[in-house]
Amino acid sequence: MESPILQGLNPAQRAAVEAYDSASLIIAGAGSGKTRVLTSRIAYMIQKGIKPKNILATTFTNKAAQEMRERIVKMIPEHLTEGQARHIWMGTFHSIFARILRTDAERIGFPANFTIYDASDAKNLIKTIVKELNLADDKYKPNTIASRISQAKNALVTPGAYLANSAHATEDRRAQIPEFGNIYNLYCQRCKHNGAMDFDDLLLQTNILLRDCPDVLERYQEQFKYILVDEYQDTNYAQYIIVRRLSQHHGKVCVVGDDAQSIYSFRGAKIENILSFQRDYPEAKVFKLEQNYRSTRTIVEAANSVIVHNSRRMEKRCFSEGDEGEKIRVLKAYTDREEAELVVQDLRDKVRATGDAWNEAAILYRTNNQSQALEESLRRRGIPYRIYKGASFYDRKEIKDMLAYIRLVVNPRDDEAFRRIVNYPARGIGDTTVLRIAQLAAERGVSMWEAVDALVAEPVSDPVQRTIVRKVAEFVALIRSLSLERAQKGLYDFGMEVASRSGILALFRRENSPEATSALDNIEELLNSMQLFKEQRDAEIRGGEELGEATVEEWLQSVTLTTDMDKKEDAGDDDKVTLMTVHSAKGLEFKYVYIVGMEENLFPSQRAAESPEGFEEERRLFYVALTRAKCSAVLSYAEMRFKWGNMEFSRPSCFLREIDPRYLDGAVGAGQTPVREEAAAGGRTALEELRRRFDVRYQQRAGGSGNPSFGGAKSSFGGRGGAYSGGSRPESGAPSFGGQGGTDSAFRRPALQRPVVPENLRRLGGGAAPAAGNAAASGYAVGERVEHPKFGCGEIVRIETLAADHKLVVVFEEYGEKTLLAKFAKLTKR
DNA sequence: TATGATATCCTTTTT
DNA sequence: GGATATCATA
Repeated sequence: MESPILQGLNPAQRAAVEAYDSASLIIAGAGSGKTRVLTSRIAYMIQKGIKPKNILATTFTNKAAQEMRERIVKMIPEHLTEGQARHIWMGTFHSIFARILRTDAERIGFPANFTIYDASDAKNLIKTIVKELNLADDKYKPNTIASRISQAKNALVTPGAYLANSAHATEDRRAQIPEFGNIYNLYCQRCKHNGAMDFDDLLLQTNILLRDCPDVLERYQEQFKYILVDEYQDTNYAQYIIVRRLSQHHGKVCVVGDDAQSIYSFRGAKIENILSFQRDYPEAKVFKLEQNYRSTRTIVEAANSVIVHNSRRMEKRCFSEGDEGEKIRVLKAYTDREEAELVVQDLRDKVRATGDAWNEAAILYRTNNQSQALEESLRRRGIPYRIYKGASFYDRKEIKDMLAYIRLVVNPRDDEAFRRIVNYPARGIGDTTVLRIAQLAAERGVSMWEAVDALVAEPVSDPVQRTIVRKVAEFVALIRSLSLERAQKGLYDFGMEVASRSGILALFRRENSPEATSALDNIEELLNSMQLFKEQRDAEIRGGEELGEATVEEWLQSVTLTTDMDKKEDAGDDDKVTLMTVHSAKGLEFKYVYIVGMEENLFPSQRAAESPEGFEEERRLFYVALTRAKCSAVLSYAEMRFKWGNMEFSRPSCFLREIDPRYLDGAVGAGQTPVREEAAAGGRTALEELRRRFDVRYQQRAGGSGNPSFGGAKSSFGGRGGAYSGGSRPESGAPSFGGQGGTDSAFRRPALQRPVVPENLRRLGGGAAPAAGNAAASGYAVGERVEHPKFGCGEIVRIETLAADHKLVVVFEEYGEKTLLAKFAKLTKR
């Protein structure tokens, strides 16, 4: 009799499940039932007698792992209990290999209780090193260094290999960071010394472990008889090699992914991994899941019409047999604020008309900062929403402080944690003292904790020193006592002791501000998570699992590797509109999807569009965004948008034009004469035309009073408060455009003149437009040589006109390329 | 040493 | 514009 697991699968899906015993490449188009196939395949394997513990399955997020586990149990309850499902090695690469490293870290020179450094720990350490090496911190920017280190690690280039390769040195010199290799080297030494690994180390060190310890490698090769990798298109080189090593003998690797949805190259993902899987595993069977069960035909076809513009693709043709569905609409707004208004209105109307819940709708954007305008609009209308942002909870200062205490107790060598809390709450241990401790630690070759621990036992004669030592001794005693608590108390009680004995609790209780209240709430939530963690573990133990009590280390690790994204939605409280970046929307689906900010230099982002690969990735990102929609997709863009505090013009995204017009409701930008043409016809400048249109609209909507949607009470254009200085606000109500109107060149080069002093208004009304909103008005010209008091001599290579100023890009002889604002840069012409 | 003022970066996306 | 880092001041 046929397994019920196979029932209801289409032929391609079924074949992919049945082939569980061979290497497989499953190319899964968007909405093609990928998760179902993956879970079915694992369930099928277990049904066929394969032991859960012999299966390694990596997912992109912890949440995906959790959900998959539950689904598998539901599929074959007679074969698999929840407790047994726990034995499947399922999770992100990071969490799985963190777990493996815990058991074998000592083999590669790390303690079993190693700390996991998050991005900000890494950055702080980099800053310390840059400072110690006396390097110019304006060139050695922590972010740049951090991402370079990350790249190296993801490519499995160790510091030794890095320093040995002269090509790297050459490149670093060109990037004006010749010391990078040393920094990288020191950084790794310091991490090791501190008993710490950063995110990338979890993969790099795993590789080192598997490379250097054949017995360990063999053990895991033996263990992981079957390896499944979800979202294979977004794996990096380090992950690729781990999979290769582990599968070396049996070769039973199953990867699932969609090359069209590879969107994480910025963190090292290699689309090549999926593109060349067949070359790497020649015996692999290939399955293509091309039928989309999620979206309407319109959406699937529209998405296809976009993605065909990419050159590097795997052959496949996604189709839907669903309804044709509604056409994709494009909303055009004047400003980002108005865009938010239009989108939120449309969303509200949609939800009301259909009677659907709010959580059927999502608003997606390219960058997190676009959420602000949307949030405002949603709030104003009282629409419930939920916003997904990275790891916001764990980014909170009070949480990081709490964690630092706990980390130091778990691993006293964690210098980053030490630095963070040695004087927090303030206990009179100043920067100088900390510096001295660091020096002492370096001299003795020990960690800062070990240094102070020894120090307080030593006799001190100097009375000034003595007071300092006394203060430090108190800190030592505090951490000591917390260590004791940890040994004696449960997880939650220990957390409570940390909060109270450290003085953090008292600090916030004393203060009666909203911030303090929220800090207390967050700390409470943190403690709750400890309790929850313990209870979950207790339940597993009751379920017959042979596990110890939940430990602080385990909790700590789960906390560092979990983001807000992984949290399960609070039951009953989830009828909310979702706001998130397109990246975070990967793998999700919504009935109604709004994609905002469809503009050049935003989506596609300027940076990415600089290279063909980057540009294609943006297109894939757009593909991901579109294919999230089940029923309808609405795209929007604004003609101007706040950027860096300036209002800038933008043009509709090229991706809008790539959508086959058949699937669009009207042409892009239809229904409105382009501003420039209408301006010319009316004898106005383009800026004036925009203003005129705005006035008309504003009067229609607001009846001439109240706040215009763009600008609001505080003029968007005014920006700084001084915009209206020296005179009363114009009576007309609408914020005014800049005095000096641009010629249409101002539209090609997105820019808006600064507003708005009253005398300029008169000229605006007069219709005789003053010329030159262009680069010439900056008083500089491309090619001109200038001198800067700090940067020395250089040449202007580009001028951009901004609302209020001109942005000059100057290449200095000694300092390289700098972007300066004409108004502020003290340049003299040479 | 704590606070407030001023500089500086930022805007890609996240395990 | 806004968040964060660094600096100046009491």
